[in-house]
Amino acid sequence: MVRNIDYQMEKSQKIIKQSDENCPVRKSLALLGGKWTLLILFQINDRVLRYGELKRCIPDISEKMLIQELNSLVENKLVSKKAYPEIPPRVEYCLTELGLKTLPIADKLASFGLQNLK
Amino acid sequence: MVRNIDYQMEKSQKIIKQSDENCPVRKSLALLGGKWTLLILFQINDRVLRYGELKRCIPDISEKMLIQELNSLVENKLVSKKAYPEIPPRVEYCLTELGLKTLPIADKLASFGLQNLK
DNA sequence: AATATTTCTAACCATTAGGTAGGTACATTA
DNA sequence: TAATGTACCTACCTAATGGTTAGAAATATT
Repeated sequence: MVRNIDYQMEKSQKIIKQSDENCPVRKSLALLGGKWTLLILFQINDRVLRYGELKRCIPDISEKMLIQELNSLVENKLVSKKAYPEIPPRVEYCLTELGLKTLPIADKLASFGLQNLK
Repeated sequence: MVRNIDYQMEKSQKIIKQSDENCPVRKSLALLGGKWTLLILFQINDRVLRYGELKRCIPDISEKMLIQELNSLVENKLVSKKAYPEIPPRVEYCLTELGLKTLPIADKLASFGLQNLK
């Protein structure tokens, strides 16, 4: 059983290992693979957005999915949330350090879509 | 209604548009967002693999999911399939031009996982 | 008093994704 | 005769995802 091996991916010499449950691609996908996850992270980006603003940024998502995703993103430490004790409520979301590191993935998805999908 | 707008993502000045159904991130996700899709593409990589070899590369996937995914990848022109008229059967899969273009996305997922997920 | 605002929850249902178990075909091998 | 190997396919089931609707909570505005 192969484990704790170096996953190395250089353009010139690529070494591909068996993708068991430790595979970094699988682990990333488990965290980021949802229908809306990367899109939400991409929309927040380097901004600080209120819930309602974010909702307007992604008009097709249902409110339920949006808060559900946000809650799990906060839980997974990709997004941080700041709630002001006001009425009506005001809540701001922004990416954590870890969340910011997912942006290159979304960028690749975006450029792939732009260049190859109509 | 904003449409046909330039989705531009440069590090220095990022312009983020409303993510409606034309959003390139969403379109890419629709094509590549499944649990196994990017992993299969990543495993095939620049190789030519038989069905059984690929299955051994991803030990946790069920046979049903593997052929189901492969069929839809072939349909979506990300993978090409060559079947030899032999008994027992022999079928080879490799990435198309388009499929090869998804590898940078998988690479980003891999490096994110390597660097940030235990 | 009634209404609007904003974020978020709960209940319910429909759809989809994914998994299990079994089977098929046919030549070769034992 | 029977088992083996390869690449599938099918039926069935469960779990995950996602959508709709309703509503709570508290203050400001009308």
